[in-house]
Amino acid sequence: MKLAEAKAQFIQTWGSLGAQWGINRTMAQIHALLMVMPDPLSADEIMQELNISRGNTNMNVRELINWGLVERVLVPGERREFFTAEKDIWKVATLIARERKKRELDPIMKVLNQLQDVEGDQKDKYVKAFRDSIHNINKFAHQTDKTITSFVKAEESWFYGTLMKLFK
Amino acid sequence: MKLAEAKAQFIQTWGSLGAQWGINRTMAQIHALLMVMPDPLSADEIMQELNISRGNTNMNVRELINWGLVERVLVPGERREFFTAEKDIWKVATLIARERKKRELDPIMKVLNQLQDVEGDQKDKYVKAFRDSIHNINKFAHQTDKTITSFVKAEESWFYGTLMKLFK
DNA sequence: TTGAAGTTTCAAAATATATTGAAAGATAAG
DNA sequence: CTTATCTTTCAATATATTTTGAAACTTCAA
Repeated sequence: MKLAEAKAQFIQTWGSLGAQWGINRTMAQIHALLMVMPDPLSADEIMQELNISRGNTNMNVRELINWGLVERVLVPGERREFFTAEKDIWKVATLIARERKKRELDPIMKVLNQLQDVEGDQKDKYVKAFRDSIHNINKFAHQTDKTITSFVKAEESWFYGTLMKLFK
Repeated sequence: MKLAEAKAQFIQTWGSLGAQWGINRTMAQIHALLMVMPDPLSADEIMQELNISRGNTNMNVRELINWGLVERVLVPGERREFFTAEKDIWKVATLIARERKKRELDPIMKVLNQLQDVEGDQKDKYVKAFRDSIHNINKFAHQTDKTITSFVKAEESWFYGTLMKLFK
């Protein structure tokens, strides 16, 4: 398989994967493109490669920067901005895990905690069933929260350790 | 907080969580409803509780059954079908993990394996960058695959063990 | 200043996804 | 067989999300 074809297929696969994950397709495609490119790209290059509009490019690059998956790069002597993506896939995974925890797990845990103390007679089977369900889901959520937190922490401290070595 | 209000809030929270995960909102809401109800519900009861149409109910219940999250229940003396949800949240998690692995991870692994052998000179930095990226993502995918498989297996064997005890 | 080069915004249009409801299809009881 | 009850299907409709592109804005160099 030729490089161009392989690249296109990777971008499209990563894009639909993103879509299934509630991440918009273009955002995932830009990320895929930047991951396989050795050098930073400008907004125009991204537009061209993916055949998307300027506005779309701008919006999704900004979102990728918010997630910490893409960085602005200044190329000396160039007026334009360039963009580059995090290429270490483990780091990508922790960045995504952290962001999704913040957006999804944290809010649902807040709600679950409130729902714990629903009024009513424990003898009422509807009240009992509700309480039991919420209690179990809450326990599970706490467990998941801990797991994600330690996953993210582990990666961060590994990264910190590696970074520090550079200055020793 | 009253039960009715708490139930409504749980259903709506679970629903939007599902939506962020690429699961359709109604499907997640039906699942939430059935999780907190002590007894099986009929299609009409689901329609009423969630204010949705018959077709929508039918379609999403069927999908939940496909995922293994909901079961048809026959109530003696009743013509209608009733539905009940898996209430053990760990089991729910493994059912979802298994289904998502099948739908998302397996297909992308297939593509990644094909993309491994892109033609071209290793000295070409574009070829090299592409190969390196795919290689790393592939390694990560295999790791993830193993982790999910053992998670699902562990839950299954735990379940099997528990089930067996009943017959001892 | 001025204007050229680049970036951002956002209302409108396009696209994708979910929902409805009526009609067709099953199934069981009489 | 016929009817009543319940389930499924699917084209039409409604809703939600994404994308466009032109105008407004920013920045830098002359």
